[in-house]
Amino acid sequence: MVLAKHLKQRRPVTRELQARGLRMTAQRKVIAEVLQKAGKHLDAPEVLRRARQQLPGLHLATVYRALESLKKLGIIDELDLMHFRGTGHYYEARTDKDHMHFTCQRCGSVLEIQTPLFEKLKAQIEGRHGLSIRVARLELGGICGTCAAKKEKPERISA
Amino acid sequence: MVLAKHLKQRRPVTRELQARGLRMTAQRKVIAEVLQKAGKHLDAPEVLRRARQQLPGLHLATVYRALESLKKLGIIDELDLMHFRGTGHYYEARTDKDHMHFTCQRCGSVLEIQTPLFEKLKAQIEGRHGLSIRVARLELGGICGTCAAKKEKPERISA
DNA sequence: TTCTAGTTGCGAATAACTCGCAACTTGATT
DNA sequence: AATCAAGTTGCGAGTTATTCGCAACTAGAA
Ligand SMILES: [Mn+2]
Ligand SMILES: [Mn+2]
Ligand SMILES: [Zn+2]
Ligand SMILES: [Zn+2]
Repeated sequence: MVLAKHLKQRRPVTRELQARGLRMTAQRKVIAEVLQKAGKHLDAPEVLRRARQQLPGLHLATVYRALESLKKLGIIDELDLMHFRGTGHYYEARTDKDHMHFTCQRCGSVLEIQTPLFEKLKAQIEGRHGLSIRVARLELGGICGTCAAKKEKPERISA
Repeated sequence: MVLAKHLKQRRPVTRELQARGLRMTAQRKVIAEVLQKAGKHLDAPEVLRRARQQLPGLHLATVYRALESLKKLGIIDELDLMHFRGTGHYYEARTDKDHMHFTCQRCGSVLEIQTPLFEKLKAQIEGRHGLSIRVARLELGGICGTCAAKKEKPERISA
């Protein structure tokens, strides 16, 4: 019988934690699962809302603390999606190949993009500069195809 | 006689502003110059500090408003630099070819990187997905060569 | 010069996190 | 199973980062 894919990573997570002297708590487990099931792009308050279905007493401060450790462990990644709404950040579970994010600055839609060129680029940088990359975030902003088709006049900038 | 390079862009800035119904004010001009001269990575309070040498009465709120318009005009770019210190943002004047930023998560040093592969990647994405890119931000985090050489044990994660 | 829409300085208000600490777990050890 | 040091959490109170409302003040078109 096949495990649900969001469960696959649980063991490694625990090991990674232990290797660093950290503990696998119910909170961290639930928060990691929330992100793995969501598939994508939740901000901290939304993570809290969802995790509270399992842990009613969960506090926002704990969410931030968990996001921080999961980030450092490379379990999740942080995004800002061009800060299309507000100045906060979003989180998503990391997948095997990492992908890029394009945010349409007119309609706010987010497109996830993959290409081997990205891996190639990272490898090239590591080689040339003698450094090792643990996180790679490529965020793009612009006008999506749909919005471009609507051929509206250039929007006015507020303030 | 050659113009200082931070002055080169001034005319286009004014035009871009006017094209959008915006005005070239002393504040915006000074703030843009501060970023062009700084070369890189100032946060809002630091922009304020520097701009105040020219405009003593300048207010932080105005700095944020100016950063917002300059960003929308494509004059400056916003960065997270892996949020190595705090959750705020950094700003830098945009240059002709855009570059990537690598932040060492051990020592905090920031490395600016360029490669034609980045332009190629952007072009490929625009072509494949029928969208137009106005901002491209590639932020990397990891361990720099210098830190790797020091061969320390994997740092403990706080909290 | 005039006039109007865009801007700014202020201070107050939010939004987005972060901390201090006592109470509570985790998981290693006996 | 019981013990216990070290790691964590819930709270509430900070702090930092950014945004707003509004009256006074320009920029720049006419
Ligand atoms: Mn994604
Ligand atoms: Mn950000
Ligand atoms: Zn769109
Ligand atoms: Zn370093």
